[in-house]
Amino acid sequence: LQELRSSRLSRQLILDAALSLVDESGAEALTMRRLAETLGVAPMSLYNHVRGREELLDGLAEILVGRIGVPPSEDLPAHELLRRFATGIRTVARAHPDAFELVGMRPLRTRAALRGVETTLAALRRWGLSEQQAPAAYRALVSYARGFALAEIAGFTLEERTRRRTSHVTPHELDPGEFPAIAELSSWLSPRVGEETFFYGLDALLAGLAPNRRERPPADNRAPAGMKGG
Amino acid sequence: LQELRSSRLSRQLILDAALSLVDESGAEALTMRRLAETLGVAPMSLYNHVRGREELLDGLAEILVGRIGVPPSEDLPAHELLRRFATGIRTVARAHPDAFELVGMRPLRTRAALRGVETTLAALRRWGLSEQQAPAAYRALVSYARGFALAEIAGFTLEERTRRRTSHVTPHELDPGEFPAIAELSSWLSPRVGEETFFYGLDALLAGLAPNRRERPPADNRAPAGMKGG
DNA sequence: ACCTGAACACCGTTCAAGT
DNA sequence: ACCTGAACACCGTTCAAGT
Repeated sequence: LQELRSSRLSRQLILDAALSLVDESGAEALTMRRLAETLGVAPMSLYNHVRGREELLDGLAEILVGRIGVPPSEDLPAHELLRRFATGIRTVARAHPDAFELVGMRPLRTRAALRGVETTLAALRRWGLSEQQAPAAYRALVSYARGFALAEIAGFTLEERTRRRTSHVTPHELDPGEFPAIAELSSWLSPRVGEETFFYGLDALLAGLAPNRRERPPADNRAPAGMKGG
Repeated sequence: LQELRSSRLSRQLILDAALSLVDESGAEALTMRRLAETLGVAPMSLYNHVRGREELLDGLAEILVGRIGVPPSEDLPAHELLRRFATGIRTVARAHPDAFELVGMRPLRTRAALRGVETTLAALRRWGLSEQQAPAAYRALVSYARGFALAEIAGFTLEERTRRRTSHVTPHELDPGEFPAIAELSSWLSPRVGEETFFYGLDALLAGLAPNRRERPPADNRAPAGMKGG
């Protein structure tokens, strides 16, 4: 929370400060006014570099996808690249949980973001998926990784609230005896178990998406179509 | 936006009004003050039935999970019940996109919510998963379904913004020639393609989670563990 | 027990003025 | 081009007062 106005204001400076602010003080601290204060600047100065709060949040999302980083080399085995891609999403989410919760679902059309998409799509094609399957598989991987990460984060904050007795989540509180599986379900929040759980689902998804599985209809019939059987 | 104060205020009345308000006017319209106005009541009256805005949002989440509904009969084939469970999540999300975006990730400990969890876990056990696998598979299904639904919703609102030229999402705008796969990736937002894409991933996930797949280590070695190979 | 008006400490953003 | 103070139209919530 120190004034770190290194000289002049810039979009990049503002976004970095925004991420730090959220990391240190939580999502509800990210206010144009408090952010300006953090930078030692009048609130209105921010508007010279950022259109408004919405664009600020989009910028924050940009920073987060930048932090994911493209897997180091494109000549990794496709399966491994895909696994790292999904894992990278969850890793940033755990590094910046409040920021990820705030903007993790915003779709971006930055050149950088799109380059990442292209890399992953290429890996899916290289893996053996058809032109129609690859985008659907991409959506599946991203949906799973972000959904898992967000659920973890929400779980953390729920644990927080119940730990502090701040929880008035619902009219009825949890009766631990009544629902035996609940202990199992919340133990996943420990970093160790959470990681295992993440990879359990991720590897299941990858296995199910893998080309040339014998139950799958031939790859190039039509657009991605559902399969009925188990 | 009519005053529908049928007589007395109640928590249920408030929550219903909140959902209607969000459905009709978007998430940013859900304000204690505007909600009170909708109900023909002073803002402070709400606080007699709801602890504050946070609890109001939790209540909204409750309503949404209530709308998912437990699959009709427990003696459906397990695979089918699981498929309907995940599909139900996306269906409410599409019915109440703004509300779902607002509260769709809140973990609930309502008795009703927990009953739903138990039903799904039971189906996973019935399907053949071990006591350790079932909760991990549950997390995977929920992660995928919610992640997919939220991405769809965010995609809608991005399309909206770009259509209206309101989009200052990023510094660089999209060059359609530069990233050939982008057309493919946004076509999934049409309801038809979106549905196919959803089931493509869901069925892959279910196939990967299915018990007794031959590449899977025996079910009851240890806690859910990742598998390495493709 | 439920409802309320006034007030407090905040918001994001517009606008006109400064440099 | 960049920064700013004052002002506007909002927020959620506390508190004391009403019934």
